[in-house]
Amino acid sequence: MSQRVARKRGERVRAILTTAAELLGERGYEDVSLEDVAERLDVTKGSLYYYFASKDELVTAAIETLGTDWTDRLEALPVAGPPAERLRALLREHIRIAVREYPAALRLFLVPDDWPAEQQARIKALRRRHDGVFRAVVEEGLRSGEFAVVAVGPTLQAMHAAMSQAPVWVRGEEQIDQLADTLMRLVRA
Amino acid sequence: MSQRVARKRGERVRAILTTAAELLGERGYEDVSLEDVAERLDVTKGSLYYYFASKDELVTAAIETLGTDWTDRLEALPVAGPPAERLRALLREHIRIAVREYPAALRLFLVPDDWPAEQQARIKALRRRHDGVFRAVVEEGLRSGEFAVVAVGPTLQAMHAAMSQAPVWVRGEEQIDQLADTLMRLVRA
Amino acid sequence: MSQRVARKRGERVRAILTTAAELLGERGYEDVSLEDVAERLDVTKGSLYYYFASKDELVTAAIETLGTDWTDRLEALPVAGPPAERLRALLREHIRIAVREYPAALRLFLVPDDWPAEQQARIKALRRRHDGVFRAVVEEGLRSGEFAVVAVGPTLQAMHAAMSQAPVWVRGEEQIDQLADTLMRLVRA
Amino acid sequence: MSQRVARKRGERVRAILTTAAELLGERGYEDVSLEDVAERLDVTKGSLYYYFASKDELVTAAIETLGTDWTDRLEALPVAGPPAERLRALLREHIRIAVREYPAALRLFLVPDDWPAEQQARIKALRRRHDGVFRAVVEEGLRSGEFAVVAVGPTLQAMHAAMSQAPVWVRGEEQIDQLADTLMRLVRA
DNA sequence: CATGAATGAGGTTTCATTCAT
DNA sequence: AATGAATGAAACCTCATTCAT
Repeated sequence: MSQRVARKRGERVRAILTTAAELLGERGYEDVSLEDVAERLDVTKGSLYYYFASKDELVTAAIETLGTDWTDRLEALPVAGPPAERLRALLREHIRIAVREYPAALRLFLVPDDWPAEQQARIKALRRRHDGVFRAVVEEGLRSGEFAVVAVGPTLQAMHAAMSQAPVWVRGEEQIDQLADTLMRLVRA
Repeated sequence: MSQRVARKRGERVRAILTTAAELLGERGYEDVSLEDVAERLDVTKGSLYYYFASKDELVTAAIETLGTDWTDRLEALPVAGPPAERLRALLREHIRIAVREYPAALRLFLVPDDWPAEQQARIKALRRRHDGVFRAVVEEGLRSGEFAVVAVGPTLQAMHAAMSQAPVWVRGEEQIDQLADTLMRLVRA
Repeated sequence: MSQRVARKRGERVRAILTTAAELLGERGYEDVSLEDVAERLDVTKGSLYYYFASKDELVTAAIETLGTDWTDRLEALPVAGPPAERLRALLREHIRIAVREYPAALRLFLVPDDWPAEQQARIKALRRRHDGVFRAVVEEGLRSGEFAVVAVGPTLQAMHAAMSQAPVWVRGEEQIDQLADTLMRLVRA
Repeated sequence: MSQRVARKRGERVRAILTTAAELLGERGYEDVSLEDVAERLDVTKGSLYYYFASKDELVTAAIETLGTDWTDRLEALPVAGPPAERLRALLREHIRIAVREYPAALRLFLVPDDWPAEQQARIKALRRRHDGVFRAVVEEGLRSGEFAVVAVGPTLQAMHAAMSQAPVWVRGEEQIDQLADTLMRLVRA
């Protein structure tokens, strides 16, 4: 395949994934049909199968796109300053993304046990990377004595759960701040 | 309708709701069909329509049953002792129920926006009562100065989110304790 | 389920199987869609799924119907007289059924290896019974010294293959007789 | 078209046909998609349409290739010796090819009635030539008095049917011999 | 009250075919 | 000559819902 064609294909795939990620983030797995994705892209269902072998594969790739994009934005935040400040910034940005762009994203990471192993693995890897961003800051704070936790794992899980479910009730900037500050208590020394 | 008949009907309805609540708590909305419910009850699908006008209505009522049952069990815990002790007991019991009995319950409370208004309202009311159990203890602790929070609302939301999503990763008693202790930090003075 | 209802259901199932068997006998597995079956029955596809869990299951049951019907007719032939006479009668009847009623039946018994085990087993059982009718007569002739064969298995296989494929070229009564007489040579002493 | 170009084209066509014939012989018409053929050739589906106007046309041509190849191999057998010996050799070779190389070939010759007339004709012609190889030996045996049959046509049809369906049940060299010997009975004087 | 039957809309998937490049 | 892309029809299957009995 020529370079030009490969690039074209990459663009096409990216367009599909972006669209699918949007829809999935808005409505969740069960409420998005391939017809929906195809329609928003103005192509037919059949075309999607030219790029992806099944709905699950498309969805997995889209979740990866969504998750990677999300993590990228978190990693793009400034890395200077004390851990507390950086963690609060991460929390706020995460909540903002969840509330504004991916209200249904939570469900996507609750992968059913009966998914193909490969796809479960991919999503778990994604979660791990995403997690890593927070974990790094938390551990830094722990080392410097600025933070204290019961255990790192449950702390991060609690943070993520709270942030991901935020779209259900958070309205407005003020609540975002309150939630972020509330979660900061989980690590305060 | 005679009293006897009304009672009979009530029993029947209760049986349906209990069964539906079980299944919904196990698998979530999309993975439970009316056929599943009917089969576990040893009844036909058609019969369910005698008691409920639609799947959504049945599901709403079942969620109510599940939620009420859940709240009842929390309210049955001892009410004596300092707020911290009582709150920790509530957290542990809540997590235990989530992990052991209703692993898919979380999704049930993420009601899609396009549900009929009446049913959204019912589920919200349910959540409010459920919330109340925790809120009461938290507010008591705040009054006595034993607790401190950023804001009560976000604190409770964060707790619930973390507990509800626990089935995804919690394994074993130790992790339950760790999560409960972690969440206690949200209110510690 | 009441007796009356059970009988009704049985009739319905029988109607479906008969229709499916007809179509399968005419056109073979790949060229019969559930839509075809449904249409000839004047019902919707969905209804078929009320009685059968999948196309394979319906097809297997239909093949069983077809095969059983076929075998029944062979077994209904007179059992008196010398083996040679009876075998020739069997051959002629078999060819007649194949040519007139089930031109595509051959393919149905060429079950792909990737069929569910249960269904493969059912069809094999069917073939065994069908085979048994011929085998009995052949073995009787062998015992009486009227027949002689190289080996019973290949002899029966050859007979069946030739008869089943007859629809492709047999036209008219005369060819039926010729084929039957030709196949008689396989056992003549 | 220059000679060189024509030769190139011929080679390409031959490669396609050989590959298609292989696949068809292995799996049959319905279980071979153009994608399969293209993939095994390391070419795209679109290219096939440059050489063939439709799947049916490609398949017909491939069947011709397969049939011709098959017949060629039969014709390559020694032509000396008594007809009985030669016929047995033909039978054994035919069965061997069917069992080892073209297990699904039988179905290919059961051409559906709704195929375009031209293609039906081509396949029939093919069968006639294939048939001719056996017919010649049988007729020679008849003339010499070594063989006797009820009628030549049905005899040949029965032989072919039995041999073609052999892949379904024949396992091992011994069964090949038994089937060949069994079929020899069809012509024995 | 409850059942068995039937429906119909919608979902995922496959694949022969077309076509601009 | 060949490719990558796209299409659209048709296949199998699921399930909430309706209804006569």
